[in-house]
Amino acid sequence: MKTIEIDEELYQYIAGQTRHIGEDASSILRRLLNINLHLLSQPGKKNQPENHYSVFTDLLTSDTFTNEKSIINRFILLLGTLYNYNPTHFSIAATSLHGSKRQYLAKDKQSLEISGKNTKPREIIGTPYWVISNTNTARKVYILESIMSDMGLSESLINQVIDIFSPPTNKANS
Amino acid sequence: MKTIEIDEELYQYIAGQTRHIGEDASSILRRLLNINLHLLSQPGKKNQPENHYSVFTDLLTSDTFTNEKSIINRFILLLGTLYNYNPTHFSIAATSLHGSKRQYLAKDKQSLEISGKNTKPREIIGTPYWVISNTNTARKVYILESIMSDMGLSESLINQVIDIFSPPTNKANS
DNA sequence: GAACTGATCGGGGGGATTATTT
DNA sequence: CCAAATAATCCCCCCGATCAGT
Repeated sequence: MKTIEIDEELYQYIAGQTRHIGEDASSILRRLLNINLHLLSQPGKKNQPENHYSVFTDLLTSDTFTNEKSIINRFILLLGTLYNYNPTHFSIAATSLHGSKRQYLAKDKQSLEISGKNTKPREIIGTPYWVISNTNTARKVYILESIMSDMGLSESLINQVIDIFSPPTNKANS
Repeated sequence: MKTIEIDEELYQYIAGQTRHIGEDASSILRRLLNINLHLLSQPGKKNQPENHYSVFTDLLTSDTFTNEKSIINRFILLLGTLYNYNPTHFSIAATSLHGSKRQYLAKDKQSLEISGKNTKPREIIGTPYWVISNTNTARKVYILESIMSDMGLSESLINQVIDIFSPPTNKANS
């Protein structure tokens, strides 16, 4: 159990959504949040193998993601989701990932800055991590691939991500 | 401030939705809940007649809008919403708006291009219109103000918009 | 000369390209 | 010495403040 602080008004609002006497906050919030997002596993029911990937498909089809045209922003959005999907696995994957000189991911800007001459670290919002940003697209995709693979995510999900970052191939011919 | 208890997993999920460093739980939850329900009015005001303006308040608080840091994109997003709110009134307002030489809004790129030397027209997605983009922020705000005023929108809504586009005043002193 | 309007141009970010290392 | 992998320079383009013109 975790404790969080919220303002009085919001508290009243949430309390007002109680469905049965004695219902706890988690239950109410899960119901409210579920309306939008098909949340992560409900307490009881076992999540069948595939469906926990919904976090990713949700992101990839979200407005926030699709409205974002720049590679770097999509890259960071995806890393954030990967972290939140499984912080522990993400950390392990992040630690073992680096170039010959540069460190690609770290919990502080400085580590990245000193590992190269112009790494241009960027914060991964919603996460304690920072990433290198001064790379071409190929390397960004490589970073995503490595992390996802190390986290044990499915081949098909990985390919889906690679596709999204691939150059907007000319649909004309072929 | 009130304290509530929630399970670990739910906590992680919520924390993962943080948008800016140091964001508190109330802020995150309000955003998440607002997406579905246009929540109970923020502190104070009871929902009065005005509510057909919800299109605007929805936009202004939407992720798409708030995630968007650049003036120009917010500008275009807002123009799009104005058009869809009332295409007829928008058109009337658009027609009567221009500088001494430049035309500010038009249904085709060319009209704008030939009305000045470097107008940099931008398409207003979801709309048959284009806008000039080579202006400073003050002029962009002026364009919004004029249109909104001509469309008969409320003073308070107009001011709200102006505020949003105002420079991120230094909160330090004052 | 004051106010308004136009559009040049500097700053900054993104990432392909090129230099460097392995 | 060549190829592959990696680093990081640097060009391009966007934005919009600032300055020039009306």
